[in-house]
Amino acid sequence: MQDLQRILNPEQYAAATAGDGPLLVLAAAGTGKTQTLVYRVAVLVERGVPPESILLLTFTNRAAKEMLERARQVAGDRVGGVWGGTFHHVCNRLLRRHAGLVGFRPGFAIADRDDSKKLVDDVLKELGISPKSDNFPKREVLLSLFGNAANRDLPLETVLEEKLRDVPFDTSAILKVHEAYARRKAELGVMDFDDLLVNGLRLLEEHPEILDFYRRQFRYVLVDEYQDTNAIQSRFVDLLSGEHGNLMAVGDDFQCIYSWRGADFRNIMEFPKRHPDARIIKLERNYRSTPQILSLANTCIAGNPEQFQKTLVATRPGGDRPIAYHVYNGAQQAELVATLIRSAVADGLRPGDIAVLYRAHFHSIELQMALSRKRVRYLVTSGVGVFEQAHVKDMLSLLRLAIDPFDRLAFDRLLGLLPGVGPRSLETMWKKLGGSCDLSKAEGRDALLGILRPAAREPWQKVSEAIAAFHEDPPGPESRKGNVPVLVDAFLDAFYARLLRKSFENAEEREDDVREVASQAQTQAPTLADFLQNVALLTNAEAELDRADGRGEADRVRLSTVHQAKGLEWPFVIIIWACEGMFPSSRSLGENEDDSEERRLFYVALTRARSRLVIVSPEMRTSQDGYTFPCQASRFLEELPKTDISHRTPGFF
DNA sequence: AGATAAGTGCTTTTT
DNA sequence: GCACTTATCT
Repeated sequence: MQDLQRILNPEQYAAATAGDGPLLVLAAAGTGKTQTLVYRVAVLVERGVPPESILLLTFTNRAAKEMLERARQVAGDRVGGVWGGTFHHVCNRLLRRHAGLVGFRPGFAIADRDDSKKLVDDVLKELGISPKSDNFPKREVLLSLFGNAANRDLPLETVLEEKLRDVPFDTSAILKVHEAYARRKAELGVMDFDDLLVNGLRLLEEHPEILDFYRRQFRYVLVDEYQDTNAIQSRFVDLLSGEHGNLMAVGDDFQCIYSWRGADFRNIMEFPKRHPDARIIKLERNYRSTPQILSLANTCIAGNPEQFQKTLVATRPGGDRPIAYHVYNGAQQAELVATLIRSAVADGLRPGDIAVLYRAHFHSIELQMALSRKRVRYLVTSGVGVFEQAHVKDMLSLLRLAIDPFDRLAFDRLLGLLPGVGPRSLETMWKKLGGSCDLSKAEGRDALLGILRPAAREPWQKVSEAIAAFHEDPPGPESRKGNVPVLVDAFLDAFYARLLRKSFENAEEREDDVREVASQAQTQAPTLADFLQNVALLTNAEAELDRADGRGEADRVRLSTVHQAKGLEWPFVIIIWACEGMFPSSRSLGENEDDSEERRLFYVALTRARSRLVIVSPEMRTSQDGYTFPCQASRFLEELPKTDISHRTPGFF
């Protein structure tokens, strides 16, 4: 700790050792933001601040874990007591403690996207609305409107006026659906992702004693990636730190890329207004990238309106000039990327030092097939994650229902797997059971068996016995009850393995997934309930990385959307599909001219690279129905000065 | 409830 | 051109 002044530069040092009061750290890309936060935590702990009175809010749970691990290496084991995680995670923790105050039981379930869709479907049916027949928004659109209102803390009416100004939708019907959806969630006692934030904030706003308690507990609130906070998140931290004012916000308005989720970079722009006594520290010295890469990044972002002016100042010596490759089509692009990876590895780079970044998940499908064919090992962190796949969710519903009699979503999913059981019988069964299904007790299990259809009895009998055994298991060495892998084996045995085989051609793989998650559930969290909650709040990237852990993450090239690459860096970065319509995405631009968020996203992509940067831009793309048509190079690529990037056509085709 | 036939719409980004 | 949803029948 004595070397702090040598380890940190003057600005980082000032931020890490700042006194009390609000602090805004404007940390441009690669300027040691994480390092600064790590040392800030360490300094606070060293100064004798009790660890449990420090709250570190980050964008992924993994980021919090890594920062706290590094802080622990500096300041010792006491750091373990620091609260860290995403807003969703922290709100979840608070809500489990005080669920009753917002009208929930502590065991409330979390509805993921699929669950939410299903609930909206139910509601639409109930209200007799069919989105198809009359022009009514589809459930995805409805959910995104609801989410928008929740995250920006606006009445739904306002959002509808703004988003549907010239679309003739029946807004009063949309409002009805919204109400019914909320009512349905309340009936089932589930919260969706937005509810975690909304109710977390309600807890503080509507219960002065709770607010007071946590203000006393969290004397220091640190927020990473502050530019991507939304209205309720910023209110949450302002409220929590309102008394003592020890709020440290770290972020970079250039990197705000989640506006579509309600993030508002005005939160960071107006921080000084909301906290007039705030100290502002700018970190501009970039330790990550070569001057060539930084020069591109600076040019890319310079024209964007409304931003804190910052320029990345290079500290590293010069490197290679970044290269733009103009290729014919996606197939050539995939060939090129595979070749570049091969030669980089031949030059001594590890595959894990290389990342391929793209705007949207589907941009990577063609590349994935090419890499598999060429036996290049890769790790994809975008798209449908392990825990979102049907078979894993089926198995998780078994675990959920085994420990929570009130989890209706799990009940429907699990029992619905049995032969001859559909929505109708689920409804009548649930009613007959009186609104709960306690499988930890013999009466509960028998009651269910009694009302099942004959065809479903035998498989359920076996599962039921396994659940009984699960609950009768004496506490194991880690003082956890029940043996999850044994339970899951019995479930597979009873009927599920057969069902998988009937429905999927890759049934064996899926079965392996199911067993693997079972063993994770057994070992990973302190209790099974904790595990199930964590899983619900885990990002795809985190889930995939956890899976890859110990299986040679370093041996695999990373394939990721730019969004998921946020906060990360690699020695060699390849950006693919740098074409108009793809990056920037035509969907995001819509009719409006404003491409500033897409440009910020491109800026994020550029600044992930440490030493080597390649941007690939195909001239042709293939449409849905198999036609090929020309596409122009991305405006973001064209805007870069020709002196700073060399344009090439690969010669080996 | 589940199988089959006809009908649809068409990949942004994610906690 | 295909995947996914919805309607219809057994």
